[in-house]
Amino acid sequence: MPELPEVETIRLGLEERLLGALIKTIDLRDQKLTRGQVDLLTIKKLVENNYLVKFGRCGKNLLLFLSNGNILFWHLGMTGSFKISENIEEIPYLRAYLETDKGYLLYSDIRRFGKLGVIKSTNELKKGIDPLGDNYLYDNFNKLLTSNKVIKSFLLDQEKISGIGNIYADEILWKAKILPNRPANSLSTEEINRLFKTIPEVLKEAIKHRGTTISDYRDINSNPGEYSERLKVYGKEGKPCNECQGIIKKIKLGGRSSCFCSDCQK
DNA sequence: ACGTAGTCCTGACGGC
DNA sequence: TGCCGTCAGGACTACG
Repeated sequence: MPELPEVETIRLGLEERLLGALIKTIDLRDQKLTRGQVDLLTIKKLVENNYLVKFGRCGKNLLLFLSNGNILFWHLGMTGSFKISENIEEIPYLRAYLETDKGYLLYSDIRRFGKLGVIKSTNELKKGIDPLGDNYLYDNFNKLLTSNKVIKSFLLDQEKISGIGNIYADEILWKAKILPNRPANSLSTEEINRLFKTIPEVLKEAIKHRGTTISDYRDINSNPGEYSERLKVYGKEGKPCNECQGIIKKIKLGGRSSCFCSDCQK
C-alpha cells in the first residue's frame, strides 16, 4: 500500500500531532513485526521513556527519531496504517501501539507485511536514492540506468531508487511517455531527462493530494488520499487514455501488473 | 547479474 | 449460498 507519498503524508500528520511527545510504552502484539531480529524487551528498553524529537522518512520507511539518539524505523508493508487516539481502541488488526503523553499511536495491519526495528543510523537501512532527497541528482540517476532490466522493475527496485511502488511506477512512466517494458539501458538521453524530471513531479503532486487510496490506505486522521482521482493508468485497464483516447492495457512485468497506454508511451 | 516463481498474510471479488 | 481461483499499495528467498 503505502508508497513514498503515503508515507510522507503520514509523516507530516505525525509531526503535527506527536512532535515532542514522550513515549511511555511500546507494545507489539504481533511478534512478526520485528522479523525475529529483536525481542520485545530490547525494543522496550531502547524506545520507552524517550521523546519523539523528529519524524523522518527514508524511501517507504517512516523514521521516528528518539531523544536517546536511536531511530525507530517503521515499514508499513502493504496494508499498515496509523491512527491517533485518546485510548487503546480495539480497532481491527491492531498489531502494535505507542502510548505517549499526547495520545496513543495505534498501528493496524491486515496482511502483516509491516516491519519495524531500532537503528542507530539511517545507513543501516538498505536503500537507493530518495527521489525527494539531496542525492537525487541527474548524474547519480543516469549512472544507475546501465542494466537491460525493464524500466518498470528498475523503478520498483528500492536499492536503486527508493520510495516508488506499483502505482506510482505506472503513473510516472505514463507521464514520461515511456513503455514499462523498455530495457533501462535503451532510454535515450531525452527520455532519461524526462524520467528524471517526472519522478519527483508525480510524487510531489501525490503528496499535495495526500496520497492515493485504493482500499485500505488512510492517513493518521483516517482520511483517504485524494490522488486516486488523478490516476491516469493504474487500475484503468480497458478504459480510454486521458490524453489520446487509446485503450489502457495491462501486462505482467516482474510479477507485478503494469498498466500503460501503448499509444502515448513509446 | 539477471529474471522468475514461490513465500509471507488476509480479504475482496468474480465465476460457476 | 458456497467453494475456488485470482488478485492486491511490498519485499525476501531460492533457483536456474
